Amino acid sequence: MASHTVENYLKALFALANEAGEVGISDLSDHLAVSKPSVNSMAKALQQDGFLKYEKYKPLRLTAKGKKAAALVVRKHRLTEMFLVEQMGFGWDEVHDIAEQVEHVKAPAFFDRMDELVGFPTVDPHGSPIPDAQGNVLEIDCVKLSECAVGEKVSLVGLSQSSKSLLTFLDSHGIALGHTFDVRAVEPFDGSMTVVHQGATDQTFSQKVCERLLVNKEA
Amino acid sequence: MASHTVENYLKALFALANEAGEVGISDLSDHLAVSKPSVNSMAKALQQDGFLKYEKYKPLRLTAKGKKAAALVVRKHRLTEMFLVEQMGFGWDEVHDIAEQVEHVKAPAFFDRMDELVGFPTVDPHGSPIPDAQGNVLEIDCVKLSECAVGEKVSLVGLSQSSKSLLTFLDSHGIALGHTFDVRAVEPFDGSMTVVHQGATDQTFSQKVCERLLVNKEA
DNA sequence: CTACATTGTTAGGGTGTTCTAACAGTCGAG
DNA sequence: CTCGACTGTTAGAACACCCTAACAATGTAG
Repeated sequence: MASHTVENYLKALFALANEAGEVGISDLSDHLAVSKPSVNSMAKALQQDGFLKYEKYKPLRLTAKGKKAAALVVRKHRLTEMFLVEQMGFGWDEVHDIAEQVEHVKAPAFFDRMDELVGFPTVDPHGSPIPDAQGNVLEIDCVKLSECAVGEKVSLVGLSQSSKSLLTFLDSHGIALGHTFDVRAVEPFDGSMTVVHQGATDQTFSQKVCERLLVNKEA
Repeated sequence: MASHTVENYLKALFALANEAGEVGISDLSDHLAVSKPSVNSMAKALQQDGFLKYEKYKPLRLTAKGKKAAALVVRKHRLTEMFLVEQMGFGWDEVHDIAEQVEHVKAPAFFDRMDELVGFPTVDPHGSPIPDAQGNVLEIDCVKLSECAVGEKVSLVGLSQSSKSLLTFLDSHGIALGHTFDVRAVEPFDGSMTVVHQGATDQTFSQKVCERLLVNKEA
């Protein structure tokens, strides 16, 4: 089994991989708050263990083995978040840090039971997909709210890079997954959008917020 | 916060402390399956951090700080076991290994919520007391079944050194916490005892079993 | 196409935790 | 009281992970 540290590297690699599946040493270094030489030597070790392909001065790429291992860590993380919200009554803004710890537990039965108790969910409390037990990830059909045009009616299905402060912001505006937005206006100057929330109240969001809201065009 | 490793040393120190609160290097070495030199150097480190008192060639003794830290680890372990049984449907023979992992999670809110959800229990699924949030441990009033005399009626309140195989043995004999035993006979040759279980069936247990069953004399 | 900023690498070192081999102290049996 | 068994200690090294300082490669802007 991979160490706590290795699991964190894999998770970061998974999260940072672009369409091409490539991740730079510096990206990892920033994301994990670890020096570049540390990432460099870990990259060599992970290649040694067959988790990724590494050539000097080239970006890192997870192998199939690496992708699966990473997806399974993400699975543990997201199942835990779901369990914390559904079974333990935590708020969606409280679960990330706890799950960050619990995800490293080595006890398959523990996560299997969580999965069962929350009814085999396919997405976590922030709308992110939960990889299945084989490490397959179902892509979710969505676009950023910021890419929507005036007149479109959409529903919130997920968040990109959900942070504690974003979640708190959404809570304070009464916004939750599944809620609908009718796009009323887009401000050309700063990209802020005015929408009708849940068919009732008008709200205006900065572009920064709109880029984080993932929506589905069938409201 | 203490590392994973330090928490395990503290827990072992706590479990092995005799009436005098003393633990030998070899005891720890055996219990944790690490070499004696490792224990020796960790002992120095733990003293440095004020968790225990250590003098060359003398047994180790937890300080007040060490006792409290150890009790809080035990608290996390036992709350977890209780939660796994009561809220997640695991058997009392399955929870030790999982709790061994979960106990190292650094998220007070997680354990506080478990505590709440299982109704602030005072003992874990094996009858062992759960230290309170200040690290105080309530001693349980009990004796070993092996110390009871013919004619006594007792009820099972706990186990000493519960192991997976002991728990499986008890399960297969239909024995659980709270069950009653009437001592019918004690075999002088090997110390085995014949008892009436739950006022119904006669059962005979080896001395080894009887030494592990902690009972209360008011049945 | 050179120069600079960015990115990645090497070298060398530190901490936490572990080990084995060898030696030293303690304590009970004779 | 001495001997042997056990228990504990020292020395020396390994591994995983982290760091800083210095250097090398890459790629982009002028």
